[in-house]
Amino acid sequence: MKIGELSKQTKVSRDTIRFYENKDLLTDISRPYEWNNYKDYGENNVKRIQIIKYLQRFSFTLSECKVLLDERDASPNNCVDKNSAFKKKLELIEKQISELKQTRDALIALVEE
Amino acid sequence: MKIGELSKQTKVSRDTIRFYENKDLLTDISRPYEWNNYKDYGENNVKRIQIIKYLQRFSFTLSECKVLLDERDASPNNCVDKNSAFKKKLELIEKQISELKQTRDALIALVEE
DNA sequence: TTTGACCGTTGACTATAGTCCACGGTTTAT
DNA sequence: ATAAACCGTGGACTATAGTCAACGGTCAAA
Repeated sequence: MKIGELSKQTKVSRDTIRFYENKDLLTDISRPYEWNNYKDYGENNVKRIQIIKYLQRFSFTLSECKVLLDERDASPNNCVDKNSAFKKKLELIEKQISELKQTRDALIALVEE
Repeated sequence: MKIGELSKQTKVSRDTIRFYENKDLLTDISRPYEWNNYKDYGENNVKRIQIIKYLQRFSFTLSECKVLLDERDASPNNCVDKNSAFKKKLELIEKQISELKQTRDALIALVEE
């Protein structure tokens, strides 16, 4: 499908799709037409972008998404490493929460003065 | 004092001091020498930079620091607005904490599967 | 046929808080 | 006198996740 169709199906802008493409987050992109240089994006990119959006909801960065997508491409039966990635991310978020809590408590002490 | 001295007293790099200077966070900067173009940074900048570091500890941005410093410059007897700025920042941090907690809980649900 | 909708590429810009480099001038110590 | 240490300016670069605009080519419908 062409980029406009992919954009419509995923509700992600063309610019963003091209941005992902430059970051090597997408696959199966070809230029099947000889008379123009339009690209064709394979169907699987719909799912890839959905996965990206899903992972972003858990504050995964795009480069982390790339790692996960690459692993998914490499092994057909996955799930194991994915779980450990989630656990790592969970730890990071716990850490961020506790740091914010410290800042919050310090601020509360200030405001209450 | 010259920038090197200010850097030594505040433990902030010259580059950072110049960066602050460009953002109009510092005051009383002159070029008192006719034979060179060295600048002189007034003593008060030591305190200004200490205030910046203090506010940054509570995740105030530099532009927020500027607002607070400007208010401090404008009114000799301050403290009131400062407290409301702290309260606003506190609210923001509370919000960030609750957002992170939501993400955390969603992640926990995933990992426990 | 011509207009509007689409496509591709390139590059600049957003915000944040700096860091680092090059270039050239000055001051201080040896 | 000369080297090291200092000073100022300008610009580029870091990371993140896009967004926007310009320029030019192409496709579809009226």
